[in-house]
Amino acid sequence: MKSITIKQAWDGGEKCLHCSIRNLALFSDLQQDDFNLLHQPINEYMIPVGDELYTEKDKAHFVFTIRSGMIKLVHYLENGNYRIVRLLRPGDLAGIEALNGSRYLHHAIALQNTDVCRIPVEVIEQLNSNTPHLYKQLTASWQKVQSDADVWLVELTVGNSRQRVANLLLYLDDFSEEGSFYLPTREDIGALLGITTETASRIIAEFKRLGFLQVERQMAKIDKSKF
Amino acid sequence: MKSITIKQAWDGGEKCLHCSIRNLALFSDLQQDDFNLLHQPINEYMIPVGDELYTEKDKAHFVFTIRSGMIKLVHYLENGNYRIVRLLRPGDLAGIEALNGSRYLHHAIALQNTDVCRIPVEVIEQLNSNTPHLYKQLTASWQKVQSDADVWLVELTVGNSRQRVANLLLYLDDFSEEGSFYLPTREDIGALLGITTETASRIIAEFKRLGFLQVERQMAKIDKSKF
DNA sequence: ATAGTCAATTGATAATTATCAATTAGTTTT
DNA sequence: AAAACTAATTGATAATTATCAATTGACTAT
Repeated sequence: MKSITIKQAWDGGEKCLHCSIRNLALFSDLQQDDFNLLHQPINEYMIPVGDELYTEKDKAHFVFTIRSGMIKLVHYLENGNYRIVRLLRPGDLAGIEALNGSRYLHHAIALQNTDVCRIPVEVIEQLNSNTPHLYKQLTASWQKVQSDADVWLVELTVGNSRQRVANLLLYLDDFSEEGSFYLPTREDIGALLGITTETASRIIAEFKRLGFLQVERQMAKIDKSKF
Repeated sequence: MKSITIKQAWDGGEKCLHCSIRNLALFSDLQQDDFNLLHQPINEYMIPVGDELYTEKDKAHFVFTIRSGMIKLVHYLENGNYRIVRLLRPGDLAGIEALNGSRYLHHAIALQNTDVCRIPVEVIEQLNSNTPHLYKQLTASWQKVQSDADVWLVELTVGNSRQRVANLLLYLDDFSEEGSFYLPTREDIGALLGITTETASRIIAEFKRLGFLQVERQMAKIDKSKF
């Protein structure tokens, strides 16, 4: 197991203030002064492909913001199979259930090398009781979790396998600006859509044959007009 | 269209204080004094079967607590079909996305006659900025939305139709204390599980034949040991 | 470069589910 | 109670997907 690397140590919020994804994330409304309230470090880490950010039923002490890469939230079934419950991309929050004092609800595993900022729960509680600037973003974050879950349910569980794979590809394509995106393994595609690995593979192969999809290494481009 | 009936007019929070489902709902941590902060009425309504509590894309001004009955959250597809995204039961909050200033994300339709309390968003914002007692319940509510969505995804989209119907029946059975529960129409079961009405009907009929399930009117009992 | 390993693909077949069509049961209206 | 609806059930068949098995391709570590 590769070890999680600290990428950037805490500098007292200076970096948070100028963070490039700040407007996507939790702290976008905070003012200069608010950062002086932070008494615990917010460190930045790199999670290598395949590593766990956290494990289901761990005591949840931290919320994470995703800065780059992709995280899958996984739930293991009794029969050894697994279901991917959601994908998290830059700007999303992981482990938001920590705010509730509960344990983590999923396994969070990096699909790509992923940079995250690790925020202690106490920091959020501290901020929330001392400035009015966090509440709105917090509500917005929860709401995003809800609407993501709904979109997921509606787009990825409706229609036959071919339609679901097509919807997944469009969803993944939305993630990335550069026109190409990380294509999960066929097993993960199966776990995302509730179909078998073989069915996922057949459909992806078919899309490639038809020229709807080009894959190189694990990166994919789609021809949106074909879907 | 039947009209929504006001069941109980606002009495300044007296009723909230002694509400029997208070410990399930949003206001469980509030103190006597906190209720004096409420300057807008929280009324109680009865929504008859089939009526809409709210409509997708309506401006969201109210959050609702479900006191009795059952609500389905529905998303209509382009092809005229629909998908039920979640079921809400007593103690659940409906329309929590109102707190975010957004529009409602679903159609909320009563499956049974349903009693709700209608809480203006301003009341929640008012309380939240004047007492520390609401924040925790609010976070807990959001978290419940998340974990409900996950349970839904894991239990109702995994396995073949028979397993999914069985899981749904177990899920519905959990709802009710009296050992019998409202059984949705076959069409709604289909929309809940992403299967056709006919498949839902075949499986329900089979369960009845096998003695796993008894149905009278729309109320059902199951023999849990058979699943 | 080569062997070894794991992921992806493909084939053949069985099982499941959708679709179309008809019939039966249950409710509501007259 | 009879008529009119609507929901539920069932049948026959086509389409989709899972399952089991084998092969091919891609990548890693010597």
